[in-house]
Amino acid sequence: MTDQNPVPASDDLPEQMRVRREKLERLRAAGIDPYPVGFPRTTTLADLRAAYPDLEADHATGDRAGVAGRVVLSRTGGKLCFATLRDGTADLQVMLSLDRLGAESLAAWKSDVDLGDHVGVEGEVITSKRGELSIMVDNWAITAKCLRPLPDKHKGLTDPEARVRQRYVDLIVNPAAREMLYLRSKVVRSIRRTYEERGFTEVETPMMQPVHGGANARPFKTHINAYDIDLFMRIAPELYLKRLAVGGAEKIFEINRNFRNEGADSTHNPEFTMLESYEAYGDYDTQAEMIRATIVNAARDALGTTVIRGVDPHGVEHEIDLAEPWAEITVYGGISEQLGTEITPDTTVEELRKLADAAGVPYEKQWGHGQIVLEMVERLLEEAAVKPTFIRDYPTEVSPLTRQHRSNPGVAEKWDLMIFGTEIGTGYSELVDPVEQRARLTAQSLLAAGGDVDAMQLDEDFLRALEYAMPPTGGLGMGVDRLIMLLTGKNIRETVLFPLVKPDTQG
RNA sequence: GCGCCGCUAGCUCAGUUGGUUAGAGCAGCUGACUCUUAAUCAGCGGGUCCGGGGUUCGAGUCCCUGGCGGCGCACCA
Repeated sequence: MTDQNPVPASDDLPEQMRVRREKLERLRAAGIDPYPVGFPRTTTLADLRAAYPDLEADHATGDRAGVAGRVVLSRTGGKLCFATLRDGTADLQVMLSLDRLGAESLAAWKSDVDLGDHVGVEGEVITSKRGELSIMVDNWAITAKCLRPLPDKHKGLTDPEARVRQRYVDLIVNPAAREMLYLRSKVVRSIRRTYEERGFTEVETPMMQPVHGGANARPFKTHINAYDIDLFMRIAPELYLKRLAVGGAEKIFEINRNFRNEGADSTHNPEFTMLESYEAYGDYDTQAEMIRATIVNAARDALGTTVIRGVDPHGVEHEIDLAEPWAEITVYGGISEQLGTEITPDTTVEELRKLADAAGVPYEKQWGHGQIVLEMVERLLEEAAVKPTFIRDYPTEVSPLTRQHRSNPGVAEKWDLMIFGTEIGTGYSELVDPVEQRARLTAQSLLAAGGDVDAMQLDEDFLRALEYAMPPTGGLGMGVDRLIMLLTGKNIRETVLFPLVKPDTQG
């Protein structure tokens, strides 16, 4: 359950919260600050553990240390108490004995310190008789009193709703949640390293845009009071990054949030983190190599291995090695093979419908050639792409920002990268012909006028920029959340620290 | 958006065909214990059974309705 309401009158508090508040008042009345300004910490718990890797049992080092952390386990005895502290780096046992502390201090520990409190202790580094590295405490202080009880010390929080709504509690008690926080950081750092080593420059472009574009998706709308106009939260950074490419920024990348006003489920959060990059004089082949390097490096940097496990859309588990060569198939070649009948960009809609019917691929009456082919890709090729697979050369009519293929009319130089049957990223040889680009975007906005809410708006300033000439360019986009899901096998609500949840309306 | 399932103590969960005073473990409180590490032992407290309405002599349980969540489908390249 969650509790977003102000704390009710103390009479109405659950017993355990009431008891903790009473302890707080008792401390204050005794002149003890339950939230002091600090504590003289001499080492983190991980550093201390690393400094004493192999002590024998029942050993006193004579070394002194000051550590601080949250009490996550407590075992009190008559004259000897044990507690486990957790800081941002590790857990460590502390011991409090009558001999060292005296009756008053030991009694205060037992009566004042609760599970969840932050405490600082100073004492000698020892091992217990059972060999556990510990601090034998000579002085201690509460550094921050915890007013709410912790979840079950073994099972923690298991309710996925509670874990997301109260991520701070999840992070306190669930090691996997903490690991995910650091793993995500490692992945993002690794991506930056890969790009920076190749001479790319990181840029930031607008997330609030007067005209949204660069993808087919429903935007969030917002409003700026100063100008009294509506703005859109970006669905993609593409059109701004291309303005930079026009301006002469040859190798650029951006890692930032996109916002799409669509469903939220185990693979979609309304805001998600996207990598996009553009490289002058690159094309979709150089971009394929770039995304491969990015993903392989991320796996090595974050996991220490390129071997990952995951489940395909049918729930079958697979183990793959990302370091092996990645597959490449073409849209028309792959579909033709699956259908047993050759199709090309010239295949008529009537023929495609017959083939789709035969293969059990659903389509809608108003769909043209490109959309039916896209559906065939999804049904026939994507789910089967368990090992990393580039699906290449998409129908031009459904790739409005992509350059026509250099030798194969009717298709565009675009790939989608599939792993475990899920799309991880996409890459293009970018369309830089301003006349062609205007014609395609105009066609899109006509669709918009016809009621296609996902169709792009016409971004006149973007088209003007292209008219200044953008060099031949390759670009790619990759969902960072998707990559982390791929590497960890977790769903998006675990890889994102605070996925969007509906407000809790209880009370 | 549609369907199925769930919501009981701070946490994790039981709760029979509708039937006395809704239970357990952890956590809490009181006491015992100088080597525990899922510590142990004795005792004691703790409930808006998600909200609202209904059926019934009687509802945690059945019906209607609302909220939130999970899963599946659809949407979403």
